[in-house]
Amino acid sequence: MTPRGDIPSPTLERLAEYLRCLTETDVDVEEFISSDQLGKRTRWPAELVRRDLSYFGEFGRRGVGYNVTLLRHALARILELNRPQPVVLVGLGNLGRALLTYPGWDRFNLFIAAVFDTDPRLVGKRVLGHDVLNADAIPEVVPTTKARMAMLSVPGSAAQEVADQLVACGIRGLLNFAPLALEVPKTVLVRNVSFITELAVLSHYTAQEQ
Amino acid sequence: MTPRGDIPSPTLERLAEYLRCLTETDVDVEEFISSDQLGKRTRWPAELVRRDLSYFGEFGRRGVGYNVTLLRHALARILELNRPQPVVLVGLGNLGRALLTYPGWDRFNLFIAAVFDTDPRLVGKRVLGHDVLNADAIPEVVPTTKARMAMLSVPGSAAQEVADQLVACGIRGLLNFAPLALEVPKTVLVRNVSFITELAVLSHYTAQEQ
DNA sequence: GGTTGTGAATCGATTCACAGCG
DNA sequence: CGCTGTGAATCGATTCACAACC
Repeated sequence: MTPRGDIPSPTLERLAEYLRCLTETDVDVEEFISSDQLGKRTRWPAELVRRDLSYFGEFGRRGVGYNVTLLRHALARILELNRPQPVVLVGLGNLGRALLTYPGWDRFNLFIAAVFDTDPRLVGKRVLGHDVLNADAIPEVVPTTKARMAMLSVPGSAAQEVADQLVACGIRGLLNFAPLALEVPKTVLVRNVSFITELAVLSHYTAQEQ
Repeated sequence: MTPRGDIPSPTLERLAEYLRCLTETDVDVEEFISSDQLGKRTRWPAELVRRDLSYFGEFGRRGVGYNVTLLRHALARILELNRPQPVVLVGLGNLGRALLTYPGWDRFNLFIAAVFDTDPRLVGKRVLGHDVLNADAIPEVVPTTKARMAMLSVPGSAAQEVADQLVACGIRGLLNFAPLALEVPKTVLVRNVSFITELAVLSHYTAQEQ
């Protein structure tokens, strides 16, 4: 899916960062926060913060700033995180475990609704508080979770097949960790996370001779 | 560090993807590959592929395409991956283990030169083929590895402190997995990976009512 | 005074369209 | 004829600069 219309994707990423800042414990001591303070915390320029926040109505108060509670709720609403959102996980290797134990699920109102793997040593067991289901059960189970999003931490060789199954179940957003470009219908949005790509970019920029 | 001059960062990310494609087993059966074929594999438009590849001289042959071997070496050179590059890992939780076992290190000529943690149950042990060192030893050990890059998979509460240590050791590129914005000198480049941010963006785009 | 909200200018990346070459 | 390389046009995001407002 091409992120069409509404809010640009770089802005959405920053909105998520602002939300994370506003769920930190120390932020609630003040009733208001200015674009300048929010910018300092996230390392974005204050004018960009203001531009981002202006995409959805005005609720800053000139001369004062943004009401912290109000802003937090508004951000959660935009990101559709104002009510608990189920997410499905396929692939329970080291990366899958890291995703399960990642802090911040609650904070963002996200939760893992189902965990799948193919390894017979894992299927049927309880791992880190989740029952591991056989990947064969995806078509049956995923629709019952009402999940719109799935995380794919399976080997590259299995990724496309699993993605196809998930899409057939009505999943419309995929977080793909496999090092390949998934083929999905226009209605499905894929976001890729690739450590190696990130390191390759760092490698270029940190080269001695420029 | 602001990625200044030379090649734009989105282009570099795609160059890494092209390189990954060109290290797949089936690609070597043909001597040449066209921008169209490379675009199909990576899902980028062919004209963008050509623009990207044109940032560093011309070595495509009109009417024919790009020599696969030549292109692979050129991409590796741009990304400074034509000789083995040491990378340091700090934090050996589930995410750290996932990074250690991630496939593709060899392919990209990257290797883990040292692994650090603070957990006394891990320090001194051998985990997944690597000796786990005490994080206290960072100032002593990191300079000996000649690493320019480090991966930070520690809890958010420790991230800034560890980053400071690494920077003091001469590390100039950080891959940060902690959910916060690190403060580093202008000469250091940070790239952040945040699963939750990615999911938040997916959450917005997959919302039912648009 | 302090801070937001936003047109206008700028900067940057992608796409178009086609000339140039093998 | 096929495919690359690239100016020019377009599209998109960020920054500037300041008017509006508390």
